[in-house]
Amino acid sequence: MELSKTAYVILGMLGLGKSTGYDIKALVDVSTRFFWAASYGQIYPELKRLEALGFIAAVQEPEDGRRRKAYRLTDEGRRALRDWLNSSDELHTELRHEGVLKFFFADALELDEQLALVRRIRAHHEAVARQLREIQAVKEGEDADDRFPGLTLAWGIEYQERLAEWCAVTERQLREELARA
Amino acid sequence: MELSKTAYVILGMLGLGKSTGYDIKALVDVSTRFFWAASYGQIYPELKRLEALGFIAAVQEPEDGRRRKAYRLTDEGRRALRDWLNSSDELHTELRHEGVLKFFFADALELDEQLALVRRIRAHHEAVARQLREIQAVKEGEDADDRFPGLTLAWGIEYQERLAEWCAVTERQLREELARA
DNA sequence: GACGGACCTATCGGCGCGATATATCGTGCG
DNA sequence: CGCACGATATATCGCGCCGATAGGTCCGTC
Repeated sequence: MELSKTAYVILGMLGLGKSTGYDIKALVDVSTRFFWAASYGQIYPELKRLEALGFIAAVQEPEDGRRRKAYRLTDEGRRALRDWLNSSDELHTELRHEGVLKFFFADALELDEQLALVRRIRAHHEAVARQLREIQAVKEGEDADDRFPGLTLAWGIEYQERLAEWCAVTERQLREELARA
Repeated sequence: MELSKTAYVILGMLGLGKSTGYDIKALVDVSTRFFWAASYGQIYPELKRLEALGFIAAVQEPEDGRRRKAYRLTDEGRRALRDWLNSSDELHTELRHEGVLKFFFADALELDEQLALVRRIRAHHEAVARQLREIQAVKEGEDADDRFPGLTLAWGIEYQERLAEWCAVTERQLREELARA
């Protein structure tokens, strides 16, 4: 893999019309963050690297004041982005979920504590779902050229709600056991 | 947070009857890996740290041969584990999903390429689901004292299958669009 | 005219991943 | 009987990334 995944985040964001590192980070924080985070500590060095490689180019900015460095995709950069999107390389996926981790070890708990744990996990997913729905509400007004960012957001909401739903089912079972006891 | 999350993985695994770093790593790789990975580079230093803190204690091994260091939970360690399980601190969750990331940027693709992408994502989740079902089949024989590890595994399988299912739905929509064009 | 907040670039410590080195023991095969 | 190979076990190291923060400029507004 010549480029890091985060490099493709940058290429993709430039493709969506963003131009500065700050701008990219701001969009990441309300979109890809939920399935691919990126920090300034990656973005700025990576911008330089991508420029050196010729995948992006600095745009001439009217030097009227505030220093900022705007970039645009080069043809080569656009090609690299599409090649990655079309590549059949193994997809990198990883999950860190403290709630599931606790669930895994929950035999060490009493039944009522197990129930409380699952409730906390559900509350977490419901909170994230709410947060995503707020983002969706804000985007509502904007007329988007692009369709997939919105579809991805809808996916994220459904994803969180599914997880919450699974918690609800599990809670019901535990509650029944508690009642029988 | 006094202890790292990975420290709790170790405490939890000791609670499930594992005793050496190697043993813990082996179980992690077929269980928590899918929602909380851990490497030797964390496990061994963390074992020392937990011993120094008094949460675990080295077990006397018959020095008959092979050097190995077996540990057991102390009462304090067991308490720390339960406190963590019952704690209402914010649950750490994070996701890295290259497939969803590509989907987010898929406006840069043609319709047929978009369809191929979603198919690849589905194939990925189906492969992971198969892998988990194999693990489940192996565990089938063993009579387990503990119930939650098995429940977590079942959750993982359902999780992967849901994601695959979502892909299938999306594929159908894209195929219809392709047909209309 | 100054103050806060948005904009923009940059860096740094620390942690965790993946790969690998090293060594010993158990087992099965010719 | 011997030895090759896989399993057991501990340990280390570079590299990438996260989160926090520093440092600077511009703009609106009171």
